[in-house]
Amino acid sequence: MAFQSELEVFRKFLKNQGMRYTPEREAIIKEIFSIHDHFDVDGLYISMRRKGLRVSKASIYRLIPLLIEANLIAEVFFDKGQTYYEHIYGHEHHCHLRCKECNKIEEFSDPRLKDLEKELSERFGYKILTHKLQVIGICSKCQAKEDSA
Amino acid sequence: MAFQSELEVFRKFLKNQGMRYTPEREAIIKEIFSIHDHFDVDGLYISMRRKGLRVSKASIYRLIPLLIEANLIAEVFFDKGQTYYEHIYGHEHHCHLRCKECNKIEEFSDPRLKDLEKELSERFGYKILTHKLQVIGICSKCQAKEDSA
DNA sequence: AAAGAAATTGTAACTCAGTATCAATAAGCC
DNA sequence: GGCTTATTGATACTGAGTTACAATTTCTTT
Ligand SMILES: [Zn+2]
Ligand SMILES: [Zn+2]
Ligand SMILES: [Zn+2]
Ligand SMILES: [Zn+2]
Repeated sequence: MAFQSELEVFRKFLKNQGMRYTPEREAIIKEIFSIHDHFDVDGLYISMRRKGLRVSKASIYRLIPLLIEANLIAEVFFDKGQTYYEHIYGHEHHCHLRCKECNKIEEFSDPRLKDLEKELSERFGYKILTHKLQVIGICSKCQAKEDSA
Repeated sequence: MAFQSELEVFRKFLKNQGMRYTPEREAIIKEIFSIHDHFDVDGLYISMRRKGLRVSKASIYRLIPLLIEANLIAEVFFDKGQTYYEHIYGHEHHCHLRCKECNKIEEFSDPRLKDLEKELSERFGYKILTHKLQVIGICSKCQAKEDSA
């Protein structure tokens, strides 16, 4: 099957669920898929307002679980009261290495995690859906800062 | 060096920081280290009240970051507005396999994660502190429920 | 052991992400 | 177009976690 845009995928998802496609949902999704980075609700709302796109925060909060359900985005991590998301549709699954000091993030993927998933599935009888690996460390810049301090 | 109790470790930590050892802190720590499972602030508070141990929630909230700083406990995961913690002092590092439906948790550890940490450290120049791997799936009981539904 | 400086406590007020309510509006189907 | 029903935005609410502050307690110094 040909590659479908996020919007196409989502329209089909909505139809399947007897839900409606609205201009507000379209605006939010377009905004989300124009950001090629991790994002949070507040940042999204602010950048939409700046562009004169007026949707309520409630609509954003209401849309996010649908986009997750439709496998278009996923929660990445929760930090200091903020939940961050990222695109997953059309992206390779990857994990995150985060600097504890400056929150800089590196992405990586590793085939061993798939093997591990398989072994866990056999060992515990779970059907594995996904995994989230967060590696926490200190980036080279922050290490330098610490040494000189 | 001989094994030190959590209390001993924490008393030393407090002294180092110019902080004080109080009966409230002692009561909370004793309660935390009597629970051999993942715990959250609310559950801790309720079980202390049941035993007639009267400390305020604010004191619990104030103590937890100190216990984390002292490497006695760590945040495990955040789910539905609740933050869960577990002991780490004197425990092997492990990861979690969680059922998306019933939240049942299995613990496991895998030496490949240490290798991965080392490789990431070299590749990105980070000093690695720790990792948190959460595998999400459906446990066998919940699979059975889904099939019969 | 008493005094004094400084940290800690509990209470209550507050913050802020996320949710629920509801009347007005709009999408989708005939 | 007209009808049914989902969605919207405004607003009120919830609940975890934080903060301010006066009263209390720890710990050090003598
Ligand atoms: Zn850094
Ligand atoms: Zn990412
Ligand atoms: Zn289950
Ligand atoms: Zn655990």
